[in-house]
Amino acid sequence: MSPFTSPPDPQGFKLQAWSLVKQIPPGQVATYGQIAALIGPPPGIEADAYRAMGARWVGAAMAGCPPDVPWQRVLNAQGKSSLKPPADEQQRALLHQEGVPFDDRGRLDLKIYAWKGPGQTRP
DNA sequence: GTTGTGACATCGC
DNA sequence: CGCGATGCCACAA
Repeated sequence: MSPFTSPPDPQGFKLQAWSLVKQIPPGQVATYGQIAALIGPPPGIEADAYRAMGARWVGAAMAGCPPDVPWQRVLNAQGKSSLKPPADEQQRALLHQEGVPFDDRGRLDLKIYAWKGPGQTRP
């Protein structure tokens, strides 16, 4: 499918993405695909197509996120920063500051630090 | 009006 | 297990 499409409601999608990212606790991380999956495919979008596009939509949302959104806790499926250097160093520094260590390859173990999803921060 | 370029995930070598 | 190719649209200069 087309990777650079836009969601039916780009604004609403961004708001949902930000809302979820804000719920990621310190010391944990989520992937773009994870956030997209939590939001769920919009009506008329097939699941497999959404899997490919949704992640980029989340990325676009992070590109224009407000300052209160912990964008650094969102990584790609490889457990690495998807930003171009030297911006990725900033992301790694912020995460390391939260107690999330990266290995020598600039990668972390998603199995350990992966966010379990919303619910634990819910009253 | 044209051109360049994107906060990704997945499959095949 | 790492790297390259695939997808082919929207939007700012």
